Amino acid sequence: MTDISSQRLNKIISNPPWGATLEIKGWLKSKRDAKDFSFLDVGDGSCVQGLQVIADSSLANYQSEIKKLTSGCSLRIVGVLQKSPAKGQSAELIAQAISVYGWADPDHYPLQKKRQSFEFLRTLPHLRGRTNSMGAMIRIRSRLSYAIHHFFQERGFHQIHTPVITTSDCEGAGEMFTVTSLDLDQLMASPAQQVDFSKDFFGQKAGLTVSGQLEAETYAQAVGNVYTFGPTFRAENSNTSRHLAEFWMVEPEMAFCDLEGDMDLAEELLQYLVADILASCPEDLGLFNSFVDKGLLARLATMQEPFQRLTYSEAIDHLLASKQPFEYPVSWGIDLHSEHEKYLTDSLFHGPVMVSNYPKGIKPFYMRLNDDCKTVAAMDVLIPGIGEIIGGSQREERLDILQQRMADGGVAEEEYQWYIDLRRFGTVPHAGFGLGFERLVLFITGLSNIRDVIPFPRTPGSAAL
RNA sequence: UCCUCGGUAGCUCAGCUGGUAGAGCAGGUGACUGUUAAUCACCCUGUCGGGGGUUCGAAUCCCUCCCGAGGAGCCA
Repeated sequence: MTDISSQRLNKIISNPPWGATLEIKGWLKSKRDAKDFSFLDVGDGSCVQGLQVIADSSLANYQSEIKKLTSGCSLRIVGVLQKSPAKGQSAELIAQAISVYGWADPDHYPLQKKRQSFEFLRTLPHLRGRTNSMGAMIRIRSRLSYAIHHFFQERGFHQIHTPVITTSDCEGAGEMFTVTSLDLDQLMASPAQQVDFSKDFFGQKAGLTVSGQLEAETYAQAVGNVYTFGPTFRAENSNTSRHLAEFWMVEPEMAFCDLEGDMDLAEELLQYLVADILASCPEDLGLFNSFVDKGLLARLATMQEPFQRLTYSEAIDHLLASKQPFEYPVSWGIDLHSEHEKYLTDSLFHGPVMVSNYPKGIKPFYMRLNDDCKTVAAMDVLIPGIGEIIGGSQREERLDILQQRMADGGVAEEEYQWYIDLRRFGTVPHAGFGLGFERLVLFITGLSNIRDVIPFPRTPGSAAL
């Protein structure tokens, strides 16, 4: 057992060490038996492709074990890598020894070697990662996560670990999950009508974060450019293919930055990430382009063009001029609905669209009031098939105007004293945005349900594992 | 939460206007083949989502609940 290197399949397949004796470890994807030998398709999760292993009857355990192997069995194989004489693969491993780590009883193992629906795989969150498509998804997801950190780090952004448990609500972001250590059984049994959170673990009401933005702003005004990338929670009863109760969000925040700079960063980030995945995961993307969404690569290519930029008012004009029979009538002041966003991205511009300067009435208090006093310096990035993937704004840095906006919106100043302090002491113009990580993975894989781009999706009524 | 469509074998589905179920794949056995979601033959598989109702009789009709999908709202 000397002179053997255990290697992962992606290395072997991309740069085959012809004639070398190799050790591989993985799971059997499928097996085809011939009279005196078997073809084993073995995968180890490192790439889409498996390696074909030739196991012939001279192996000591051929009759006792090899012939009984079924999909899902885990194996260690030592063999010699050769060029394959048949079509379908360039390399194959001529097995010298095969040992079985674990069997997978075919009467009960739910994964089959044929294609299975994403809907069915969703019922097997502990096993679906072994499929080609989920493996490709997770490799792309992992690489995107890495690329996001790389993008920000090489531009001098500092990562801020904003709290998962928080006592401040990011207004307008959605319903919070309450975090408590109170005994709920006892609470329900007591006659008290009101929960006394001063008796709770933190001495006040706390919840899971709906956004790290407000906390990130504090450090943007300390160390310059920052970003957060962490789990985010929304207790909304949303049952759609684009919403999760627990998702990951990327939120950069930049000091001395205005809305233009914010939009520039958003565009640069998305283009960088698409280019990175095209370069680093071509086989995984190829799988999705072939089996999930034939137009995927073409659509990703549209991301390399400059994004269409228009103001909310211009968007409204386009929608009014479209003569489309919208279910929600269009007029200045409405929030854009899905059908409006789809028209802009899919029908009018056929690519990503950035809409800026929304009416102040439909946006939260912290967005910077424009000189027209009617709009705020907000921006959304809309992309084909998904809709809103980024929402951001320049923040209101002027103390008096911020206080006025809070009063208008019925936001209690006492609860945001620290946020107001940032405007009282050395305030600076600053801006940022939130990028929905799973929506990005949806867009880049071409998958259609957000539950298939996160390993363990949490949605209303569902939190398996 | 609302609207629409679904839930039948391990999976994907068929089963028209009521007469208690079937095909492909998977699995098993055998044959055959440098095979590629291999091929051929044979075999096995079901509380027809749960509960209630109508009927002589319900997978099929009605009510209700649960679950899933698509769309909407909310947003990332």
